[in-house]
Amino acid sequence: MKINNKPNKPTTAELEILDVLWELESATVREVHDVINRRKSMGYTTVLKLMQIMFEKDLVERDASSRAHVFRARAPQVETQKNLVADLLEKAFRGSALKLVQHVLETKPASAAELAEIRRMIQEAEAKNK
Amino acid sequence: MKINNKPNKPTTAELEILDVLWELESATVREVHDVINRRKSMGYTTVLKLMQIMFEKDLVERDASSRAHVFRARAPQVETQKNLVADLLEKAFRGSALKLVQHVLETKPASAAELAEIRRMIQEAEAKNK
DNA sequence: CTTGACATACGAAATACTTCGTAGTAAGGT
DNA sequence: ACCTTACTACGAAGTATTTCGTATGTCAAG
Repeated sequence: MKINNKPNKPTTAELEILDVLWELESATVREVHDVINRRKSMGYTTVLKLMQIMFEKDLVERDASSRAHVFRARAPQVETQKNLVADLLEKAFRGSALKLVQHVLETKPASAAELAEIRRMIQEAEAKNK
Repeated sequence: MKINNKPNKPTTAELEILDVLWELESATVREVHDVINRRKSMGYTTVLKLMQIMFEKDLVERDASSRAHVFRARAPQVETQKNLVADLLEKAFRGSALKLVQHVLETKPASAAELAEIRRMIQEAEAKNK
């Protein structure tokens, strides 16, 4: 018996597909292929194969009742993002959240509204710390 | 002629080695191997091979004048971190810095000092925005 | 000068990732 | 019933990553 408690880290290509699934809630291979091909060229069977692999990895679930199977992401976007961030934090920053945030703010200057939101999150965190 | 303007994205294993080089400033294969083996087991020639590959990729430079070559990271840690963050931001957050920061703060609760520091960075960013 | 310790170079296996072609199947229109 | 079209399954090639064994060279101690 195979118990699956893997954190499930999607690859780059898989992440592109997950992005589409998160946005569309659920979608067929063709729908995913169409959306992806607005950004970049990728063969239909490439997308299909990736989604089959993702199904085996339990990254997506599949409703095979209709001829064109309907897929859906298994984990919510937020959870996957959290894992990816934790990964990067560990791998490249040895756990220093400060440095990571610093780089984000430098790399991609946030709008005033975003800065306000971040400020609010900090206040929350500070309140929790007390 | 081969001009090299690649952003140079190190792999996971390469990043571990770079971490050591950034810390030690410069080091031999043996020194890197020793440090890495405090954390995890990895054969000497594995580290050597990785560092040879990194040399070919221009991730590190090498002084071969002594018998044991002395290596040094080619790019500063900060720059590499910036690239990695930009990558993740693009791949997993479609450029939304806000979400990324939010996850960092949730995943790895910062200390009061760190929060204060982040707050300072935000004020800087806000000042720049005005 | 021989030998042991330690260094680099190189090849190659094992795995993971990305891509797509071909084969076969099912369904709808004519 | 037949053909065209759309779909899944599968195999396989090409590249990247990680790992390490073996070959070989160097140097210094005895």
